[in-house]
Amino acid sequence: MARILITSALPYINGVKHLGNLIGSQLPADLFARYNRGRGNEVMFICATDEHGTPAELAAAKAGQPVAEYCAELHDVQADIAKRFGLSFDYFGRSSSPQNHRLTQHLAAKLAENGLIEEVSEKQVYSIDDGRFLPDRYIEGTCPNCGHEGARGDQCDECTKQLSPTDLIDPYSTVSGSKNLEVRETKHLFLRQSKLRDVLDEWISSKTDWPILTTSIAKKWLHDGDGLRDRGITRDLDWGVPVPGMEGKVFYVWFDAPIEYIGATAEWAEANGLDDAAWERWWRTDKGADDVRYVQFMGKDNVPFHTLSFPATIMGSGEPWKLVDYIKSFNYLNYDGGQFSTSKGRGVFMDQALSILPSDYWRWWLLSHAPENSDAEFTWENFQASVNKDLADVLGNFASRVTKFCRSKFGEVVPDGGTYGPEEQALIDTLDKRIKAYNTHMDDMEVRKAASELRAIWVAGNEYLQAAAPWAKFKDDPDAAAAVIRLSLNLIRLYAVLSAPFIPDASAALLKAMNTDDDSWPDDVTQALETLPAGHTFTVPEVTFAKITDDQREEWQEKFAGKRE
RNA sequence: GGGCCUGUAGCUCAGUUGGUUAGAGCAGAGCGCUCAUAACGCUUUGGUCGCAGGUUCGAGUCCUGCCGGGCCUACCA
Repeated sequence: MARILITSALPYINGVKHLGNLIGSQLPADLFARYNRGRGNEVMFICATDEHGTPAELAAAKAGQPVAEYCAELHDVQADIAKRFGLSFDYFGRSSSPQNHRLTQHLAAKLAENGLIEEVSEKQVYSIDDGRFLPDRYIEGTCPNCGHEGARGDQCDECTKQLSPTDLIDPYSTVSGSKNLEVRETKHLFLRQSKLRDVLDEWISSKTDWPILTTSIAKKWLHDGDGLRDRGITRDLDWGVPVPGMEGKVFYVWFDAPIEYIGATAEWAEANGLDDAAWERWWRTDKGADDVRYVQFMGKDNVPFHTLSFPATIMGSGEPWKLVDYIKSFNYLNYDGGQFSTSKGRGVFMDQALSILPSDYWRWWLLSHAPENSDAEFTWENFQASVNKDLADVLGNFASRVTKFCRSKFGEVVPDGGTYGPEEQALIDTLDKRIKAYNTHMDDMEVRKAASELRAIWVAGNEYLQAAAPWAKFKDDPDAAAAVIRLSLNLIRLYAVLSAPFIPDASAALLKAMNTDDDSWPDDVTQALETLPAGHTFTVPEVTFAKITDDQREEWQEKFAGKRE
């Protein structure tokens, strides 16, 4: 039994995430976790809210709440939505947890011991009226290059020129609009990543099986200009993991966030009344994590931190922490010709999605269209067509036609009689081949390919049923029809098991209708199709997937075009 | 500006180390079935593989240039 550690990129705390965020990390991670559990592997699936940083402080201020309270509240909101989306985290932690505080400070101390931390004095813009230092992009003004008035302190969007806040004409704080700014000297800790460049380069180069998206971004950072640069890992903020010995400073959110993968596993142990050994066997190669395979899921914007910064932290600590084995990264999902936009309220957010349709509809569409090779696009037409065809017609209707036919001819019980012949054997051979392909795609995290293979497995059932035509056989040979239906009812159970990673709720409903809790993964198809014996009772399931009507589609199209309160 | 990714049937996408008539699903057309959520099955119409050159016996697949789309470029996270 393999042991698989899975982490999904941490969703940032400042609000409900949209479908693009979901398909970029949490959902494919959940697919992989559910599949591996289904196959009997030992899985630890970890996620958490990323709670530190300037945006969290500002969002809290805007909401008129203390930041700790704000984060606690938003964490619960996100946790609830994640649960309703069927995201099966073993633990959904918080980067503000005491565990993460301890680990972050511990690792920083180790890095310092190893000469990988450097104190640097730099000048930054301080907003007197806001009472805080401002990151470059929270300062705006007129671009000295093109005269654009909304240029940010890091770059002008109009002419794309790289800027520094002091270049701006008439700069002001985007937090308050105040122009009462001054440049102050402040000390910060830098992680000397440059010293680890060769080690990281060699490590990345050895990962020939990683997605190109992952390795190309990492190599760009390693080789661009003077190569991997040192990175500031502290900020002048109140909310965060305090830097020991540096009053008023906390670690940079991108330093502590990945450490929370470990922290959240420690939170899991505590929440379950377990000792440190319970989580260390996932994370310390000297304490049992030797045989763990660690897989990370994330959107492409997160790749540099996971391929370079976090590994630098791990390697630089000199301690035997578990390094990632595989990084699965995703492109972006766009919304109907443009980007999802939190600020403009464009697109569908997780809570809204659940308010109009069950999670399985979203899970199926998103996963079967996962942006693996390039950016993908959500359109309502495509969503409606895919979901209606795949889920309602191909899968849902299969369960419906089989169970209803059985009920009317034999009652709600698996019928006895008849024998299997060449048609059944041909179906079994097809399924055997396709399930093997499905397993392989799932093992490889080829999400779209796995989805299309699963769909082909559903189609095989309809093909068989059409050819076997039990409604015709029943007229002069009821036993022959019984054999077909017995097999088909078992097929429903098999489909529920195989489909569970994609559509867990529907799968559970089908298993319940089939009156079984045997959800063992089919290693032997013939055997799997004998699970429900003659005489086993079942019930006809409710409509598994209702179709999306044209009226609904048009209504939603209108509703989500823009402006979310 | 630099780097990377991408452009294949109306739509969404597969196309392995270059090898015979370029594939799938959806949509369209025809036929069949009537158990079923007007569902299912079978057959079938669609492509000078962004454009132009080049390498090769042979290129969707390799090289060069151009055009279009996207992402990243280190203080948002």
